[in-house]
Amino acid sequence: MNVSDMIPASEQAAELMRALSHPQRLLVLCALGAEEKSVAQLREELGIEQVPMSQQLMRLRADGLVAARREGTSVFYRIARPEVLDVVEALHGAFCGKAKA
Amino acid sequence: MNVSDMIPASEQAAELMRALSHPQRLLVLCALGAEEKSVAQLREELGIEQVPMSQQLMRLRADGLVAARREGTSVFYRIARPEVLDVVEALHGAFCGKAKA
DNA sequence: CTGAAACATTCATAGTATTGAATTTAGATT
DNA sequence: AATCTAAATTCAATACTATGAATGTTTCAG
Repeated sequence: MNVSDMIPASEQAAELMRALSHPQRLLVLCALGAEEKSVAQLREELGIEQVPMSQQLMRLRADGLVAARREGTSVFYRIARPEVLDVVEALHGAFCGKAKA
Repeated sequence: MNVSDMIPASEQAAELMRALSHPQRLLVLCALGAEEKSVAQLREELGIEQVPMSQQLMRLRADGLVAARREGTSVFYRIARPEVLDVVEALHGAFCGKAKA
């Protein structure tokens, strides 16, 4: 890992960290890791109320980390930048024991 | 990677993301990855002024991510929680090409 | 003790983020 | 059209973060 490589990237990388710096957003990305899910599914799985959930999803969408697809009255979200999962997995390893998968 | 594992850890993990959500802090951790360094060394390597550097180091120390050791008038910092480096490396991979080391 | 070097701290201000409450839009159903 | 459900938006209050300017502390040299 090279520091001088990181210097020009540090601004963008820090932005990503800011996007991940909320428990609910982190959990959403974690839950979307494997497969796309509807807002309702995410709410049930994570126990998050409607308004906050929508707010966090909007933020993640604005930051380009997730993408949405509508199907009837439901909206399905999916990860838009897979490399984000590497970071989430590193966190999982750090906080939930070292299993990498 | 398991979502229910992450639910109780999400608060702590988000805190870590907040700690990393500043370009200078990110670079400091990156630069301390391999070895401990003095404040002066860090300043020179990263091109950061005295006060901001001290402020970021204080913040990282308050968050428990680095530890300090004094030697004469110099203070040397080192990574206090190695698992942080996994996250930094994931970032490096995401933003600087896929090399993991 | 005095001064210089290396770090740390304080303070004020401006910018961002979080949260809850209320409201609104979009699509489906009757 | 009326209405129900799912999701999105707005708004206001509060709290957090970043930044620069000024100042304080610790250690060593003389």
